[in-house]
Amino acid sequence: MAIYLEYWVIDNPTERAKLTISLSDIAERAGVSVKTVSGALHGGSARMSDETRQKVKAIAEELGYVTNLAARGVRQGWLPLVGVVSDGLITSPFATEIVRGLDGAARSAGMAVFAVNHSTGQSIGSVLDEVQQFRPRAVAYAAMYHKDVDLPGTLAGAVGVMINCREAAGRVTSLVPDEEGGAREIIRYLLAAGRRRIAFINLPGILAGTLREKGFRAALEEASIEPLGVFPAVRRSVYSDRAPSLVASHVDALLASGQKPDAILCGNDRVAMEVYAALARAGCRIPDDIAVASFDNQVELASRLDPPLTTMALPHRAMGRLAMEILLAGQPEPPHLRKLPFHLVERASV
Amino acid sequence: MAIYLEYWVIDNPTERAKLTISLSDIAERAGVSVKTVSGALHGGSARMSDETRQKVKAIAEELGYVTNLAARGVRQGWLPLVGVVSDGLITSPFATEIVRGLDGAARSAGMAVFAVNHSTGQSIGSVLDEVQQFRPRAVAYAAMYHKDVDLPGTLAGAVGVMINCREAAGRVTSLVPDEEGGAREIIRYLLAAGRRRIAFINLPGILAGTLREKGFRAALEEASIEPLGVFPAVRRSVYSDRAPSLVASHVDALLASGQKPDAILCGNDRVAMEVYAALARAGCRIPDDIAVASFDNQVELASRLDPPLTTMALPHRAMGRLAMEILLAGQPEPPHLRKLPFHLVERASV
DNA sequence: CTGAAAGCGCTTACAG
DNA sequence: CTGAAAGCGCTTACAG
Repeated sequence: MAIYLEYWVIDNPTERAKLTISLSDIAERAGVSVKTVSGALHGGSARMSDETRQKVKAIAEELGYVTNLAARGVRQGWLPLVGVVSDGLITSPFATEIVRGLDGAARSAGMAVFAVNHSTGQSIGSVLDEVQQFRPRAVAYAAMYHKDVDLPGTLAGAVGVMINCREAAGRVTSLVPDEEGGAREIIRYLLAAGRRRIAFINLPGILAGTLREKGFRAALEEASIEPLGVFPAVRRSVYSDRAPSLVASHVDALLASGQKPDAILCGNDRVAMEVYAALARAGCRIPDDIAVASFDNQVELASRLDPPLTTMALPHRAMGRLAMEILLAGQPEPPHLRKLPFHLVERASV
Repeated sequence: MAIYLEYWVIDNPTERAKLTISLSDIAERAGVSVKTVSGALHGGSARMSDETRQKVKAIAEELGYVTNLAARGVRQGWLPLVGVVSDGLITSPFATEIVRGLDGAARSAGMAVFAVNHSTGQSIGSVLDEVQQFRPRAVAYAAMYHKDVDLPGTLAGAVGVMINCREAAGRVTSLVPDEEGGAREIIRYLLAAGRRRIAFINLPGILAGTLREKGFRAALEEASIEPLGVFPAVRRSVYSDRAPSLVASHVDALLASGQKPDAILCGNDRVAMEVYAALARAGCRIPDDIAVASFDNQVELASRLDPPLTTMALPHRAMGRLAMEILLAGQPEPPHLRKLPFHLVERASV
């Protein structure tokens, strides 16, 4: 990966000069050793006279000294960076939340996050090597949607935590949304609102869908209520955004059936949007005739629907924050699977 | 910013050992000097016998050598990183597109992108210093929405390019969407579709809105057609997501007026969604009775509306890509403002 | 409390 | 074509 290009460079002389100031420049000016300067600026606990420390700090400030982390890094063996490898995560609207969670926790520890996309056709090993060249303090792996990920054996030791996915062999601590619990919670909420005839238009062919269906059935069984059925939102067994939607036809069929639902749970907010449209065409009012609830809390969408949509928010930010805490924690815990709770966002559709 | 925590460390012995292999380990094993190893692995043009080069490469491979960029960085004075400072960009759904553009171009040059959020209450100077500690090869500034940014004088030299914003004093090359041109293009498209009575429900109080209105009026004037009017989507003079929507009332008023529109241009896809709802209530068909078009192309939303929404996509990815090309280009051009074209996404609402 | 020196892992002149 | 040495800017034992 040799670099032979000519690059744009910082072209403000003052700004450039600032970045070439070194500890020895400060030491010379202050009449002390480099070690003393290092201690004064970076060594919080290094003992020295307060006078010396203040003097050194003043000179550093005056010269506009900016720490050179690369130099510190070569000494310590690592840079204060946390690498995030993702399977195209960066394209997802949820990515921002995960990264926000990571970033917030990282920065308070003086770390920066750099994300590297695992582009299709590239082996995960080679992406990881790319990341390791920077000698990051820790590495996380993040998935775009909740799934199982097979980490090659040799790499399991290189990744500190998995976000939004489960490491297949259980060798790496994995943080995932509690799909089953989330489904149970929203069903209990619908039951508490007096709804009894509940249908679920689910996302087929993905792990989240499977787990949510379990929660859906469990919560209804708990209340001794028969589910009105679970219907796939799209025809294809593997969920895809491009698959033709079956939502409208399911809604029409449900309305035409003897058992008209009084609540429809949706696999995500987009499905809910289609349900809204189908119900509007049929002249059904939300929530008076039929309550609608879903998963995702895509704010842009959910808050703008009429009525605003009640939906279970995914714990993306929390996963990011917790991931960073685990990475930066003193004592590594043994690998485990941690399910993080959804968060109910009450609006007006129930 | 001294770090005194204990961190999680890579706990796979093989993986950890890999990262401590240095050029001198390889040199020793190969019976050559460190310089030769460096040349063989990283110096594409360094002349040496093919035999030596192959032998060195084989040994590096065998030992699992991973380049230490921190060490190279301390020697060269910079790390192969590009810093992106943003004003909370990371929260925006468009951020991902900008970062994708940056990342793609960066990685083909062997660079990684690290984004640092400019949190509220933090001076831009201190964020920039935080970034400069990593001695990145270049720094970009990105804004969440199209606006003017005042860069303190001393910092103008530290930032190579502004993305989605204009540096107020014109000292830094700035990349922005061509709002005026985008508005002109969509209006021409509506005119070509035979629409003549066109209203614009615009986003008030933001730069994009002002510029789009100019384009809207210019394109209609060009065709000697009188605009049906420009209406603000929200009441507040400063645009905000929380401001109460005026969209429905504007639509109702337009429909009730003598001059019923045959097309409504919307400030963004969410406004369009509200227009859809208002038109549905009034029994108007899209596009038969009234065509609807907008700006943003929030795919999740636009493609799921019924009918799918025709909308102008913002050049976020292109801005990111071009920004990186400018940063990594050999010859820095003099600072200038570059307007990038929108892209018409034809769906079924016109 | 402070200094002089060694060393982190690279790359870059300088010699042969 | 290859080597030995110096040096990048830090931090960390080792001495005083």
